[in-house]
Amino acid sequence: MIGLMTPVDFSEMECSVARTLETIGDRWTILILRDAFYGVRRFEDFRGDLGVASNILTDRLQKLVDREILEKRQYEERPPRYEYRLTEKGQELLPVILTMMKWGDRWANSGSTPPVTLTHTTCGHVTEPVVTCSQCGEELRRRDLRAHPITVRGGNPSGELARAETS
Amino acid sequence: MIGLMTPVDFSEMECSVARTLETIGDRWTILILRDAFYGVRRFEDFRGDLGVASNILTDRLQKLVDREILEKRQYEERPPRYEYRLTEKGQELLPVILTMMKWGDRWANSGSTPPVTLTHTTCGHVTEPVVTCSQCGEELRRRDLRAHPITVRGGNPSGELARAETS
DNA sequence: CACAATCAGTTGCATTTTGCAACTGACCGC
DNA sequence: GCGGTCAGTTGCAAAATGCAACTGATTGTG
Repeated sequence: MIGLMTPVDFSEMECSVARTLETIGDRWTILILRDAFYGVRRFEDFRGDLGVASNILTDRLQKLVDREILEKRQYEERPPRYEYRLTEKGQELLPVILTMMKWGDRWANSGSTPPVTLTHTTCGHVTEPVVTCSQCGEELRRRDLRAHPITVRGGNPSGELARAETS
Repeated sequence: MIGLMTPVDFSEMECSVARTLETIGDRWTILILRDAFYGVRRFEDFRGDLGVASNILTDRLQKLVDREILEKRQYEERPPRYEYRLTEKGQELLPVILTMMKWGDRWANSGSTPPVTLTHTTCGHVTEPVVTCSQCGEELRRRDLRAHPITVRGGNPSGELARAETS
């Protein structure tokens, strides 16, 4: 088996971010998922697009299958050919990918236009993902959020999330 | 210096997700950011809360400072004490953390209630982050998104993002 | 003043993970 | 029967990570 116990077990942390990282907290894994969202399904296509070593790809795909993010299915018997498709659990990682994409467009793109634009077909416009409140629909800003319960050494007991430097 | 060239240079990939990962694509880094959003600012508090080795923490904080996600400032002269605070660039990673948190709540939480709930003070309700279209405000669903331009081997030329298994 | 404690690290070494390149093996088309 | 594709496996080297111990400035306590 491949998945040895990680030296630090993030899954034991009482935090969903840590547990998410336990599942996808790896550069190649996230890039595999990005490709999967773009429609890539086959081993050789992942390998060719990402330039990842095939042993690493084997390992990551296997872990993603174990964690039910991807489903491996044989779509051809002779010769045996497989494809890896997103499960529902995997599909729901799309917001994570979208928010990373948006951040990278703004902050890690050396001033050029975004390499990939998204069109929202239901309204017909080029769109950007905005993270909003499920209750009122307003954009979620850190200063309007309180986290409960959270007991972090040095953390803010008011639940207020940290604000940016205004030096 | 600590930050050696990574063997695979994600930043050269023509993809904002890859470039975002170049900056924060590391388990500890993301957990440091989570703590930073909760208001943690000092070395020993990060170390104590995360249980991370101090050499690793030194390395990650330094990289985050180099990349202008965190700002290091001395807040006390004698004894010298420092704090690490999110810059605006760092603040804008909040959506990534929020979407990870939401996914973890749903898919990696072994059926219990979320360990941390968020309250949206402007509307007064417990909220969940929803990723919506900047143009029409509707929730972004993969089947309503088209990506352009994208040239990935094996990718879907229609731009349609992958759909889940419906086996 | 001596002594323990806090904060912010550094150093050295062992373990683990990762990358790379080469190889396997089933099949297919010509 | 030869080259090409697909989906990997294997072995070895390089890099990242974890761990524990140590440094050094300072501060609070008796």
